[in-house]
Amino acid sequence: MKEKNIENTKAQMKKGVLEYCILSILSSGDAYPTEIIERMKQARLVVVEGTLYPLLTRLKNMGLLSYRWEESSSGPPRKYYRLTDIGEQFLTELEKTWEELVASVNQATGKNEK
Amino acid sequence: MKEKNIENTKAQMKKGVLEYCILSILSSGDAYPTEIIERMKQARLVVVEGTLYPLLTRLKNMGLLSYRWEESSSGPPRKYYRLTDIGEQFLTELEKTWEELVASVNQATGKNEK
DNA sequence: TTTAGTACCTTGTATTGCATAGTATATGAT
DNA sequence: ATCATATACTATGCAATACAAGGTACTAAA
Repeated sequence: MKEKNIENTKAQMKKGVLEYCILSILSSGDAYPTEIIERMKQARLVVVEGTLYPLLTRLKNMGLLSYRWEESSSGPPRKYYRLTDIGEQFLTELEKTWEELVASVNQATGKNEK
Repeated sequence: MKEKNIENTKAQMKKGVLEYCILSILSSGDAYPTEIIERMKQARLVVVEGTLYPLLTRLKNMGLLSYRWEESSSGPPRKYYRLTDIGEQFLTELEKTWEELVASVNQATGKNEK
């Protein structure tokens, strides 16, 4: 049952962080959801579809992303997402927010030497 | 309205992280809520009462914390929280979880140098 | 025709941080 | 004595988000 608590905490700690990672990944080039999931997995960040799709829709509705359809020779068409100018600005703020959080946590937990 | 989005993200990013910070703070000695809030503020981590009190109760119910009442000469009695043995073990796992997350985010966002 | 693989979408749930409001104790000013 | 202020703890309702589970649809190979 302790494992369950840690697993829950892992999910909680991802909140807000995933959107930062996704915008950052898209800042280096357009990508479609399955590709994004793959990139995240390479960074040992598990994101499932039920999380990613609503998140991408939200970011698009916020004007941070746009998308276009592109045919695939090996299945259904892919939805390629692209970072907008507003998205780029927001990414800059997210980066600052994340780094401030890391600095704060390091200080609060006494790991501010490095 | 962009400011509101960032403020929301800041709140989201705290999820799961606050319990780690609190357990860590208590690992260096017992403390009562107002004192914890003060310590967090020094690390530039804003935590309000409506967040902290339910959180402490939850951690106590999980067996990670215990508490004792102590009289104060300048107001109502204080509830001093203390980290239990189980809490100490859990803190170790939280520390690992947090560091893995930071490493993952650094990699996903391309800041894995250093 | 069926099976497998790829890709996208939707709904409901649980957790958690926050806003807001409230209760109670001790001290100091009127 | 009474009222205001500061300290300290508690309770309720809301909003946001990651996840589980299930579903639709297109392509290619058996």
